[in-house]
Amino acid sequence: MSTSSQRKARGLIVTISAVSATFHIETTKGSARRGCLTTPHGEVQTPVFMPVGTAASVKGISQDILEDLDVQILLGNTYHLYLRPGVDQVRRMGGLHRFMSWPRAILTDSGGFQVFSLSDLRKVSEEGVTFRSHLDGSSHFFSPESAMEAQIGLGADIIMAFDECTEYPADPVRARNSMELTLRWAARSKKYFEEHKHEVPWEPAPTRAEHTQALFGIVQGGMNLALRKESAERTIEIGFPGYAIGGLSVGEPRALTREVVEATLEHLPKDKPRYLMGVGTPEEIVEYANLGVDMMDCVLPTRAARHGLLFTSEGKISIKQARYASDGGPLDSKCGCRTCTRYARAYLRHLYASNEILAQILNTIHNLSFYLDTMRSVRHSIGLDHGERDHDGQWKGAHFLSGEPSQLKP
RNA sequence: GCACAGGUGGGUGAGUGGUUAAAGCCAACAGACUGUAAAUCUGUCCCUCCUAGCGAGGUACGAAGGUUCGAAUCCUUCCCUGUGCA
Repeated sequence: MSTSSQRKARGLIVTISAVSATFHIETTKGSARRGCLTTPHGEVQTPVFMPVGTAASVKGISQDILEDLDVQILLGNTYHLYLRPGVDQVRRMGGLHRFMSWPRAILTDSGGFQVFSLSDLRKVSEEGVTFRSHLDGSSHFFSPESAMEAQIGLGADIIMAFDECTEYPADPVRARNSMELTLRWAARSKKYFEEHKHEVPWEPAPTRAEHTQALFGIVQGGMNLALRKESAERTIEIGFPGYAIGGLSVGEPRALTREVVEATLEHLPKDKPRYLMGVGTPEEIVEYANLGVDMMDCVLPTRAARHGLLFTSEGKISIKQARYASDGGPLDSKCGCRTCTRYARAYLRHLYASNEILAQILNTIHNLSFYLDTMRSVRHSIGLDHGERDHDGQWKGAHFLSGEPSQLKP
């Protein structure tokens, strides 16, 4: 592992001081950045795709395979883990990492997305959100403070401010009110976090002892660019070690998503990690990385896999289609994942059609592998990936392996 | 041979005189999925035609006849299946 000074010696930027996650930007290319986020549970090379493991599990795939796929950071969900198995339960088990046997980094979402996705089951007030549990109908109150308490208890490396994910469409008044609420909640989130951030259920590894949990702020503002700018500026004023763009992928046209992302990125600090929440397709994650997004997460690869939709170097494939019934070729001939190297399309279709659990497993392995490969290619196009420099910090291999970002596989 | 019980669209299975081309489920086929209430959801699913519509014809509830304005539904005969008794 190279040292911080060696990174600087390459003429590239910046170490964010902090008692939280540390973020180095190693190279830039256009707007895209190659960075390294150091957390109490290891480094995260950015731009990064983060698989979603809502209930302490990335559906359809086990942690050992995720490690083999070189997943660096997983998402978990506060709302779902709070309901089941319960934050205290996880804390008693030593925190989320130990509980789910995941040694690498974890980011938890605060439950803000559930304010949107479970809109029929909740009531929002200034103080917080009352959810009616989708599991048993019981009532649960979430506030910025309780969401922080829960996330500290779970012990994720990066935790998210409690926000209101604004629905689409939202008129300007509604979008502003929602944004203002999120800003007030952001300040409350930070205040509580600063007072309690040392109450995590784990001890950081000695080598990373200077790192603690990090709290990221979330920019809202609907699809209104002026509100996005204001939200960004005022969130930055509150001050976080990283910033997320939330409130997208909520049903708006994709062109609009891009417009909002691009406009919002302009107002986010260049030296802090920028996290675009809930995005996207393989094409989109490449596009947004090239715009300067450092972190993304999305349920699409895992959910689509379970529904028979597979992303390949030649585009999307619906493996359930009859045309694959006697297709003896690999799912994606350019993919080296264990699904593609071992099984034929005909077999994958059969597994899907027969409702075999293995279909979900193999499909999930492929889709995640494809996303991670895609992101790796992006990182290569900006600068070398981790593990590719010698002990003395010299780059191994060629520089800028993959050419222009636009030539990346989708 | 006798006695019961049955034969409905690819499968199962509702329907016992009138919006029934025939419920539901399954299968099949197609589509959707973007900080996960998702191993989910939606659509199509007898044939032909078009101005593509809660459109027009045709065919269909074991077979053939019959009753009726009208039959998957009632009657007759026949064929077949299951169970029991001989």
